[in-house]
Amino acid sequence: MKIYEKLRNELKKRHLRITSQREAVLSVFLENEGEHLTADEAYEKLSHKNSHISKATIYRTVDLLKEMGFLSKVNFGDGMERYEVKDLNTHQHHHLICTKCGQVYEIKEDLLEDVEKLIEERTGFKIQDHQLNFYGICPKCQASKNEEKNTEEAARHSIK
Amino acid sequence: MKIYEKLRNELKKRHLRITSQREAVLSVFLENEGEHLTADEAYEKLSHKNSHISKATIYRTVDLLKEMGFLSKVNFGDGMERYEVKDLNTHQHHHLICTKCGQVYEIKEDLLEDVEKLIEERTGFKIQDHQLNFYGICPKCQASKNEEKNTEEAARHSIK
DNA sequence: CTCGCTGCAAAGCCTTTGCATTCGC
DNA sequence: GCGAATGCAAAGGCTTTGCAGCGAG
Repeated sequence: MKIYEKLRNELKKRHLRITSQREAVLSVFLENEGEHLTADEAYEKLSHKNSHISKATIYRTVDLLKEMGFLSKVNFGDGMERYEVKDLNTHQHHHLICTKCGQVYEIKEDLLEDVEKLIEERTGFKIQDHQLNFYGICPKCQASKNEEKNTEEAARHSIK
Repeated sequence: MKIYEKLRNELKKRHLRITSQREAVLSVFLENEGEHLTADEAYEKLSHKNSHISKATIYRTVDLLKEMGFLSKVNFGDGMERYEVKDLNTHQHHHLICTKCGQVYEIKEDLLEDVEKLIEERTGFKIQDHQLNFYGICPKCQASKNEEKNTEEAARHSIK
């Protein structure tokens, strides 16, 4: 597959080693696109498969993959660092987060097409990245607002 | 001052108590607008003045002030929760963060004037808030990019 | 063979919580 | 005086780090 070659090339270029762990960590994010996994979630998913990779390695690897441009860090205000595959070929997207159940939806349009350039011109910054999150209540939670408390699962993901 | 009256009214409305700590915490954010203080920074600023308020109370109070709409939580990817005064009268603003020295600049324009409504219509979400951050290298850090490492202070604020 | 990478456990940091005491109302 | 708020210290949760052993090149 193309992206694993890219990974190997990038590692070689930096004189770093190609290890099964590095490929496995990238794979778990590829196989769960749109899920914005935390390090811990990636660890669980990997454990359920085959690979027993230590959490320390997961943390070190997501950091490296981010540095090499394969992952982006995203933050939904729930106190954990989350990562997603950075697809350089597609448009950027933004996130719409339900503050009640924690569900995250992606907004496909790139609303900031020309804004980065504008800001670079005005401020002299060299812009590398941006992150746009909308917070609100999803239709499902609006509907159930007066019913009993949502699931435990939801409560765990809710945002303060 | 107007905003302290608003605080007292809001507390009364919720049958909560008016305490010196609650006013002091709000005051430190008002006196340091544009600084995006963490709980710990607020604690330090308060200690240097007069008020000795425990950190636990700071945490509890910023949370309450956010719930009541006096503060907004902002996140710059540095692993700490930051808060700023939420000025309901002015336009929204966004943040431009230098990933090297951690300096934060504010972008005054509201770039998302109509976007929220559009998203509400399309998705059925009830949008409460949004957060837009740009990450890049500020002019100063671009200039000094080949010089020796920036200050310790800067390193502490840098974003991975 | 060498040096980078991993795994494990311990340590670090920020934040939350339990409980006795204090203090609005 | 009653119950909420505070302070202190301990606990919690996520992330980083030290170090011995393993494994890629």
